[in-house]
Amino acid sequence: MLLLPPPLPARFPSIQLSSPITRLHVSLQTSIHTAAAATAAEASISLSIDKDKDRNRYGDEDDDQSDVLSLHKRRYDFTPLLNYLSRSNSESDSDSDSASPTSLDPIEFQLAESYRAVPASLWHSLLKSLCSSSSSSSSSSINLAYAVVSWLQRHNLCFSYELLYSILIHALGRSEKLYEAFLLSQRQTLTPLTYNALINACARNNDHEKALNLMSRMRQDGYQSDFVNYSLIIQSLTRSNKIDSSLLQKLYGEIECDKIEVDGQLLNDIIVGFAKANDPSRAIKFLAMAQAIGLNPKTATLVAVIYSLGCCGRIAEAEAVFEEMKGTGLKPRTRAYNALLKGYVKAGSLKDAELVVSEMERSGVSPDEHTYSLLIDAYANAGRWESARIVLKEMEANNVQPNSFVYSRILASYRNKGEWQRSFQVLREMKSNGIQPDRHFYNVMIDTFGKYDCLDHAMDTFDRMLSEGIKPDTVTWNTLIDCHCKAGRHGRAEELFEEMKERGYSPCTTTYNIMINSFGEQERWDNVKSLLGKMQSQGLLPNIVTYTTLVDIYGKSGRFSDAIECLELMKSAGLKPSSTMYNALINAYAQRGLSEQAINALRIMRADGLKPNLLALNSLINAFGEDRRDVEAFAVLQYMKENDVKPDVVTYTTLMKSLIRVDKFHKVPAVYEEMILSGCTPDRKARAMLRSALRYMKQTVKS
DNA sequence: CTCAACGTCA
Repeated sequence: MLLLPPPLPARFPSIQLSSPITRLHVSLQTSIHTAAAATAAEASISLSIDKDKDRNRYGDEDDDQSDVLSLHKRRYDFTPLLNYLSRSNSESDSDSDSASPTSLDPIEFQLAESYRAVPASLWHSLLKSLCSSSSSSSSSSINLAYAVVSWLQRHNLCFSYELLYSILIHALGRSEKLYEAFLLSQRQTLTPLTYNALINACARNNDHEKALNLMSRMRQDGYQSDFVNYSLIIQSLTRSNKIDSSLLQKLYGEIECDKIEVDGQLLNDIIVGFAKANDPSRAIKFLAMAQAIGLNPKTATLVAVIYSLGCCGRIAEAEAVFEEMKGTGLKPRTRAYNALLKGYVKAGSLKDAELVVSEMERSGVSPDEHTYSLLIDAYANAGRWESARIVLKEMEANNVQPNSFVYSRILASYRNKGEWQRSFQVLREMKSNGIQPDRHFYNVMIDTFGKYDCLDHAMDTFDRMLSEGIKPDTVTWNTLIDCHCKAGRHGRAEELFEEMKERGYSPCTTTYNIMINSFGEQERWDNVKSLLGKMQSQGLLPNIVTYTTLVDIYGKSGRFSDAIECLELMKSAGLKPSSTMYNALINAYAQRGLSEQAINALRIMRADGLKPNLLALNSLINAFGEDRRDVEAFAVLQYMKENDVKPDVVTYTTLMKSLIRVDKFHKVPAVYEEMILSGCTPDRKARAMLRSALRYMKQTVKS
């Protein structure tokens, strides 16, 4: 029952073809997917959905590529239909109503008859091509696609219009036409098919917020989302680095609750998701789950797990996964070695880092840019600049171009070691190697100068950056503004903030945090409030840093009720208070000698499940000290020793201060002594404290 | 493997 192409209606012989239509004509000629689809058009619908899913999972190859397995080559020419529809489309409202087949003109009727035998899969392909055509006239081809659907509906030519709509939405989503997909979806009430298509479209276009919203609306409507959508959403969240563990746990909860099938891909996505969300424990849990049902995770999945373990300092486990990977016959490649290397570099085990690289060499795996920069990081952090430089040379020898990134890492580690003067040398060396510094490098350089109070150098660097045609970004502005604040030049900082906005950069949350801190230090509370309003009207929500800054600045000015209010506000906004935030509060009480309130804040902190760390305890010592309760201050020291919190130079300095506060000068030297015995290196403040105690002692002896 | 900028102690 081979079908001939439908006869071209004689009345449309030579209509001018617009280019997208011509292309469609060509691409549709061989688009029958299977023989079954051709012989049983209606039955093929579910089949073609499944095939779609498979394709989505494993790649993005063009839907309309020829299927070599196709037994029959069928040719349908859709040109007359498309011409007819695009003409009537432009003449009148295309989809005004589709209800009156009786009033059809005979031309249209004849046209419909000629397409009566076209299998559904071919209509689907036609719609997909119309939606994905990327020509400038894309909106008209989308209208055309919609017109095709309406037309099919009018003539009862294709079963399941819901499916056709979802195909349209799906195809639009794949062609980055999310907006059009939404417009289209509004023409129909959402059904599971269209929901799925729309969620799929959002996830593909990295609009995970909309995707998640739709997902929960879908659940509210009593429909189940399919596992492809979960995969796509998790992938999208992972891609954009917006993934966090609790969100992923919630998603998995839904999957479990709805008993949604979890295939290998979804498991891989979940594992990678948890790994990227810095939750290697859960990643490992799911890894074990995959292995228990006989699935072998992909190499990339294992690499992500190794990397996240390394980042958390769980090197032993990272190494175990790495070894396991080798055990299952997978040969680790550069990325896997890099992931492992990252762990050792992070932990500062230079020896192991070197071992990894030499094992790479032994196994014939060539190091790449990342390998070298990690190694350079490791040497630079250890202060071994010469070794870092040798690695640079080695990079060049192995034809791996050292880029600006590597140099900015070197610059950053000089900065962290306090050797900011080296910046010029790094810049010189880099330029002599023919590497042009990029924005990132300049940002680090500005930050370095800013951190060491060289504001002029910082501004010079900024100007130089501009003169080299490198556009600053928000980070550049934030760095500049903040270093002026840190230097106490709040006026200049505010000017820069204004300048930033004048030049068309919109402040981000970090910018607002910096400025809120600045106004807070100046006790300009109205300005603080107006900044908070501005940021929210811009759609930026205060984050944990914002709230901590507020608690800090209000607390330090003695506005405790405002500080507490911020803390409560943050909790009601659904953010979990951090230790840093409680420390800021405890410190605020401590500085005013309000030891009872400090203790109370510590209690609330505990009740929130946070363990007081060294900083909190040091503040508590300060609270007792300032409140002339030196005995309790030393009790805290005792507590620290018993609870595995190692006292530091600040601890002992604060204790000495509390002794001085109650005139027990003679006890100070012993504390200083103990500090040295416990392995703390005295700094300027510690020595100054001892000196002033000695001075007071002399005075009391004299008098 | 996107790196760089913002919050807590003497």
